[in-house]
Amino acid sequence: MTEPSPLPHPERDAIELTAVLFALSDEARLALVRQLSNGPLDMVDCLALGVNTPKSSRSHQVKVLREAGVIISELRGRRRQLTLRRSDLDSRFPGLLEAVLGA
Amino acid sequence: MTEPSPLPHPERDAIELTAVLFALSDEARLALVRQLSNGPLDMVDCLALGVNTPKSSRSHQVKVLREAGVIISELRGRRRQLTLRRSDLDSRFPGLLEAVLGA
DNA sequence: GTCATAGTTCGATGATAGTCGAACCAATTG
DNA sequence: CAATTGGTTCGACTATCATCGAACTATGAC
Repeated sequence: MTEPSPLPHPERDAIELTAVLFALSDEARLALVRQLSNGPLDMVDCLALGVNTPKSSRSHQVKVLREAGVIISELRGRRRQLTLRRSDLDSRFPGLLEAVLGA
Repeated sequence: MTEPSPLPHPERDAIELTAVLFALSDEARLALVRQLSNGPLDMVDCLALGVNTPKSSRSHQVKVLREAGVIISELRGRRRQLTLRRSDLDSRFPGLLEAVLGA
């Protein structure tokens, strides 16, 4: 069983459109979301955030996506697994994710 | 014939996804776009930007949408008519506008 | 237990974005 | 023509966001 992450995630119904759009309006974060569209990834394996980018910066970008409700960030051992909240986003904003990823 | 506006608009192919998402990530701008989805509107008639909002602030918000390629801003007499660039956006990011407006 | 790994949090700093008054400009009205 | 209307642009200020080092925490490896 995966223990729930201590970091807060918004409930599905609390996800706000403007927050999602803002989170996706950054090249690096958008690249990360594209990577995650192929399945979950450990944070350390996400090269979308830049290879030489310091940990604190990477952590910040992930935080923005998490707080907007775009991804889930779960502790798995000492790593953190990132998962795109595809079904939550699809149910709340149908077609949005597909349109963004398809572009 | 409507004279072309002196203000610059990006070509359809130059419209960038992140710029569009950023432009739509603001409540007031999003509200304006929703209004424009019902057809063109003169800027002075757009109450989505707020009734007491000063001219310079309104102008700024419209500028962000225009520079992102979301709307066209044409001089019509001494008014400025705003039009949603629906077909340009649809052809470049299929389904995006529909998803955003439907949410 | 000790050490390395993976990541968060904090605080400072720099960059970017929003707000608004004031001056300006062009087109319409009278 | 002059006055009004509708809007842009500029500059100053404020607020928000991004970057990054440093300190700290927790897990897994040895």
